[in-house]
Amino acid sequence: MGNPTLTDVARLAGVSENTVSRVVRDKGPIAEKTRRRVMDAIEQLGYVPNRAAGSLASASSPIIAVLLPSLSNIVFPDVLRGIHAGLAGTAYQAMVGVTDYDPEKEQALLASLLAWRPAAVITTGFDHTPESRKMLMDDRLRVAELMDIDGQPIDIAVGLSHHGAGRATARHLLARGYRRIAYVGHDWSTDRRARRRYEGIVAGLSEAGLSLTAKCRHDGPSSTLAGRRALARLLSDNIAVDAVIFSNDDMAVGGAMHCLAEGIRVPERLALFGFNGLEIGEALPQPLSTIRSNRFLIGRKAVETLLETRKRPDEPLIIDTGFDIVEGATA
Amino acid sequence: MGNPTLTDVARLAGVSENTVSRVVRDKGPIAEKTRRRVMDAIEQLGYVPNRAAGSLASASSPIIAVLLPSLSNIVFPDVLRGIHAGLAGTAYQAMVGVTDYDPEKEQALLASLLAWRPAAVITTGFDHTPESRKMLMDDRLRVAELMDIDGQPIDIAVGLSHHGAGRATARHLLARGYRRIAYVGHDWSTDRRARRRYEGIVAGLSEAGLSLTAKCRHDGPSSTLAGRRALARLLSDNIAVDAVIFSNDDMAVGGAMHCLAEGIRVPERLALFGFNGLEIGEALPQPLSTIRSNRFLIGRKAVETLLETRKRPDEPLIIDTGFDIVEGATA
DNA sequence: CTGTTAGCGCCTTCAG
DNA sequence: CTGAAGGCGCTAACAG
Repeated sequence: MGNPTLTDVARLAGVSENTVSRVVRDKGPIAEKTRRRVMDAIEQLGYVPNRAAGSLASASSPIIAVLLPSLSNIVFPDVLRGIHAGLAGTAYQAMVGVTDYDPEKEQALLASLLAWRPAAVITTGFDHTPESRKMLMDDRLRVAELMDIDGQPIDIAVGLSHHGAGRATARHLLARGYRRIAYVGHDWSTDRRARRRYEGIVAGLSEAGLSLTAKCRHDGPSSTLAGRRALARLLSDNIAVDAVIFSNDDMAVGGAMHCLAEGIRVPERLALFGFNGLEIGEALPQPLSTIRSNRFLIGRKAVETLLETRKRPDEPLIIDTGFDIVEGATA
Repeated sequence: MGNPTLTDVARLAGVSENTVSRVVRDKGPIAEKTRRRVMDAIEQLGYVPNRAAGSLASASSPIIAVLLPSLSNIVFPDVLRGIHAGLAGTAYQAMVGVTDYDPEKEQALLASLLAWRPAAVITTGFDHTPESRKMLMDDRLRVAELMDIDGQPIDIAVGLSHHGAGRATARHLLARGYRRIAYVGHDWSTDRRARRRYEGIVAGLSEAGLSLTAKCRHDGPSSTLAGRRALARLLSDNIAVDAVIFSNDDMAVGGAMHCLAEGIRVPERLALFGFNGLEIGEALPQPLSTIRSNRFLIGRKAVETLLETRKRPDEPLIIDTGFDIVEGATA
């Protein structure tokens, strides 16, 4: 009945609780002989330290609160993988909340996760309610804002410039000779980063004295089906277009499917360009031209940086994980 | 300095700590007037209860330990979404560990998650080390084993019969007149459920006096690229095949890509069948014929059942979330 | 190198 | 309906 406690171990090993605690935490000098005795007792009893008690006593828990907007979009599981990779081998544990891209929900989750006194909070973007911001201001808390770096981080930001990625996309297509460029996207009211990329595209075109020839936005989250349908809709308007930039790879793959189904020759009649560098893009009959966002790296880098020190840097830190143009066969 | 505590709230509200505690946990009778006073104090101080202290005092934490084999395979983020959906609105929090399909890693993570004294553990499959099994036997712990129901659960199992799904696939293809059926799969040494489906396929064929015409297994995890390449390899042997069953949709989509790239007419010359019912399958030029595994439901159902009562049922419980054949256009 | 002494913040039990 | 007391299991100072 009841899990064995430090006291039980101490009694069995014939030492003080404190010594056991030291052995468990591998802290302070311990005689090898004592250590063995304690370890044996631990083994024998099957002792597992109670983290709640530990957190309470030390006023800090080995928890990293993670707030992600969604798990449906593969991008965030990728980030989460990176976070877990960074955490592996440490005593820290991620505690994840899903905000559904809703700052109010973020705030509620944040409050509830803060109840665990996490060592750090990892969240997404710079969009927080004033209340959330207040909670994140607490100097004892490390905070990482992921995905985007076009903004003022609270503590550290890890990600890429989405504006830059959009601009790079535009320039890439222009360099390839495309001039009648269209945009097919999804709802940005939630996905601000997609909007930033869009703005980057527009900026890139504008620098060449051009603007988007056409655009079509699906009124909902991105998906392959949405991309397929949205491209169909765009083309049904019979506007001459020679390249389409999609808000992301999901949408772009849908677009590619439309072209396959309709026999539209890619890229001769229509070039396609995505964003994210998902694996599915590589497996298309023609590999998708896209931009690789280093999502796994974003997660891992964030964790590594947060765990480096418990103290915030003097100046907010921006870690640019960059992006690469993936030269596929569709643009 | 230091977060406000129950004591601070109590002092400000002019009541005892206990009363505040009752208000916070919404437990026991409280005079509406007192309640308001306490709530005001809480608001004013921005009090957030310390869960570590709560867990310690009540010897139980509102944590659900979740052990998933992977986050790369979209299947598990889907399950996780279900888990989060089931947890939303409760005070419970999921704490996730990723085992990489390794029972030893599962054991290590389990031990470390148990340190939080979770109310329940959600894990995958029936494959655990004896040590893990011992830890999971603890009667104070609710345990759900997900994905598979072909086995003896410790407490509850939530999922589908993979053997049944494989068998249903075989029967479906047979009913459609396919006789020269091949299998394209990935490494099962880790993915036991893929193997169970394979066995179900073989059983289904065998009931009709048939067996697999050919098979090809990619030596690694499933992926679209792997599926594409494995199908190419299988067909290069020039064995007459009229249908291919893939170990899952990722592989099948890759197969579809190969057919598109090579101009192989589907399903006339070659039928394709997957497993999982991923969205990408629907967006293919021809929607993929597959089996829908209800992953989100598995996660949600598991949580709901676990939270129903803190006590294990007298008999291990099996919850069959079923599967449906998705009649696509590829088989 | 090891032991002693106080809590950490909350919940439980028992009285009122 | 509310309060007082005690302790959950561990860690943080100090001593020695």
